[in-house]
Amino acid sequence: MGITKSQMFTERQNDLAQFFKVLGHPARVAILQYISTQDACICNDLVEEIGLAQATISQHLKELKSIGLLRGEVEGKSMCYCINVERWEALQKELNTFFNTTKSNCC
Amino acid sequence: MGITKSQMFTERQNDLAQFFKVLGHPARVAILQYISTQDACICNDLVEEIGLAQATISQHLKELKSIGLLRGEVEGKSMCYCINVERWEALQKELNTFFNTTKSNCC
DNA sequence: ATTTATCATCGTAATATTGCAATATTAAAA
DNA sequence: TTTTAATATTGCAATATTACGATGATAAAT
Repeated sequence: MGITKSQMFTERQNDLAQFFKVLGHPARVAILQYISTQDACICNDLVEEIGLAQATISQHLKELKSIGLLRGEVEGKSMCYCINVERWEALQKELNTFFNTTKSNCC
Repeated sequence: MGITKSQMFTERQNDLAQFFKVLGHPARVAILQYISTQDACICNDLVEEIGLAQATISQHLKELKSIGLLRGEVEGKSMCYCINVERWEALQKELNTFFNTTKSNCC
């Protein structure tokens, strides 16, 4: 049905999945990689760099913001989007916990 | 359009995103967690454990197999699904590389 | 050989995502 | 204050995903 039955799962399972899902688009991976090569990031750069329409980039940025990975600061008439380092490291940690606690016991 | 313009991105960006995407569903997170608690895993157990229909579970297992995370062995009339430890660890490594090389340089 | 159990696949309905053009919104510049 | 530049939002069309019933395939059990 295209609807995910999230009430069947634990909060942690939903959170983990949500996080993976946001990273699950090449444009969003590319955005994060590009931001990390810049000293300051402005949305318009991304439009040229990534090659998607401005509206589309803006939407992807919104999703990255929704899980706290990006912070956006108004800077005059443009925006400065940056990686939220604390959140970034926290997620990396949580993710490693998931990987380390999920082990194979058979075969 | 619902169609991802994958030709715009590098192979690595697409691969990373594909991997994240597969993990981006709570049922698939739950499946991996459940398998890791069992000595042997059979699909039918998952149907009861997760609470989705058998066809749906089978589909999720297929996606996890598609990125090499699960191996399935026929065992009589049932299946034994296991985590592919080598792939699992390789993905964890790749993921950490992504996290470690994506840094904030501003703000 | 028939039945039963287990899992995969197909078809389909409901919903979500992706992408963009058009249109706001906001703030500096003229 | 009008214009310009940068980004956000809205409204859609196209496609993808999720879920499940029905059905198919396979192998053990009867």
